[in-house]
Amino acid sequence: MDSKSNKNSGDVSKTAIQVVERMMNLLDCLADQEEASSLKLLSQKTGLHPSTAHRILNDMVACRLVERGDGGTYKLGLRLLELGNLVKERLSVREAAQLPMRALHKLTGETVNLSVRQGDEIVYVDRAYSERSGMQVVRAIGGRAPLHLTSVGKLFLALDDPNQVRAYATRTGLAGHTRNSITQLAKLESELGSVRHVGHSRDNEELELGVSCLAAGILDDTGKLVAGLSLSSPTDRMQPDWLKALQETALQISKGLGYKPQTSPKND
Amino acid sequence: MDSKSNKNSGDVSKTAIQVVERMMNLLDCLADQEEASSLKLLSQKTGLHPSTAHRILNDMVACRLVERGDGGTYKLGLRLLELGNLVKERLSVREAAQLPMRALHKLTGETVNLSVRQGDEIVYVDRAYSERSGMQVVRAIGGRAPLHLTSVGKLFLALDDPNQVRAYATRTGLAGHTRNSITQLAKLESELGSVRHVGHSRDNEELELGVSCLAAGILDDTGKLVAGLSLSSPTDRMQPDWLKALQETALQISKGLGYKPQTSPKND
DNA sequence: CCATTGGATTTCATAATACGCAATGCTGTA
DNA sequence: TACAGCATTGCGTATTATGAAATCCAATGG
Repeated sequence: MDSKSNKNSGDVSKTAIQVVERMMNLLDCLADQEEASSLKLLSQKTGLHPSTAHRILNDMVACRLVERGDGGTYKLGLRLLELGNLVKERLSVREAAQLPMRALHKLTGETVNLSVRQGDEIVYVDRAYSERSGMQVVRAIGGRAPLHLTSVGKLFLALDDPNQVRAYATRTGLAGHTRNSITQLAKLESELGSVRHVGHSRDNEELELGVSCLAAGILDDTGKLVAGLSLSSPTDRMQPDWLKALQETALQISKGLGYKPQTSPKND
Repeated sequence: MDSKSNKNSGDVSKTAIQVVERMMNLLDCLADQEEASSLKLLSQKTGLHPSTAHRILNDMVACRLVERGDGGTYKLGLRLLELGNLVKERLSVREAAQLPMRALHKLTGETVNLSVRQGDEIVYVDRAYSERSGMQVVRAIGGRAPLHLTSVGKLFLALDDPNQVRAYATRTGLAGHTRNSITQLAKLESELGSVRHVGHSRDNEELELGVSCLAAGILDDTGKLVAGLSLSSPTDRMQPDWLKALQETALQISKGLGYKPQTSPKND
């Protein structure tokens, strides 16, 4: 089981073709350095012969994966931005969520919802559920519900600034659906504060009596909240330990959209 | 047919290392296809032996430049999004504008300004000028000026929606600096309409008597207006044919920020 | 102003490398 | 069940990328 030792800092899985691995090592170095790097620095960091590094870099420049800076230096090229934008355009939350949602549904046996914000409402975009789960589906896919009565809606509201929340309250009147609904601004504000604090949200039979929800946010590559993942079930069946699974699933989906954990959340 | 014909749409300049060129051809194919591509399709499009294409793609998957889709298909990978974001973070308008601005200044002999919007004002970010150009510099770098009195300011206002423009007018009162200043909303609105129509803007001694400006927008990779490039000179020295040069310079800078001409402009 | 130095770039013979043929696996279909 | 079509793997070989050394170029200092 002898293997060639990898001297590079950024660990790249073993590739069959050496040049590919070397290219990636060079890209990694360029990605690590904020400033443009000299050939010497790059060849030292990657352990490549200067001549070899130069040739590879030269070709990458021809492909615009890399650009030349001032004085024989190299930096990441614009083609990467173009390709990155393509990737982003083609990414769809629904697609990225598909499998993780099924897995979460399998684990819990309850309905898993994916929803996004649209103005003052959230829209159900996708769902994982069983026909015979013993619970009727509350809203159809494409259906809507007010922000302040849903777990996912609260996630979005929690990132609005106080003025916007107040505006939302006066605009909508905070109409309630059940005796548990939050219909007063003060109560809503404290609820949102708590959501911000714990990082997830709940719906305690506020939209429909007997039905509770638990939600976690889905963030894109810029850390922006783009959707919410919620687990809904009859209140008496709700298990406390589902929270962790829900959060892990949401994180997994976020990663599928290019989210990097260290990024701080924001709502544009 | 002949042996090594390049059938791919995106033609890549000849590189010294074959694998690099082949990698790029594969990436180009993946970029062209909206949907995930099969190995067969890719090997046909690139003219590569399936086995070769497979090996290269496999390595790219290991580097996350490429991802596997359902059923042995390939699509662009998330690493491209990560690298693209890095590129974007590191791009600075000022940097990209440096050389083109100098060139434009050399061509015209007049002062060239780079400015960005900050709330209700534009801020001068950089400048190319000669000491002995015979014209005093109007504003220092870092200096500010109202949107409606400057050519670049008009570019930004022209992309705001009518409500925002009206709000700006009432908020600022549209104070004038010279007898040419636009101080009435109706006049401003028609001016902005004209700006939208022709794609550039002017300042006809509205900020300072005797000084005229001509401005064109600088757009980023998403087509968003991020800055304005303006040419300012004593009114009697202003040459009509400078407009084209200014626009070309602005476009060149935009391209340096990843802008692709087919993208349609937008303001956030 | 020229000499010197350090790095980027180019050249070229050579051996390691990636190649593509052919064989195998896998999956969905008639 | 057999077939068909495609993805995947093993392997000997020729092509390919390699790296030592030579060259070029720019900046520094005498």
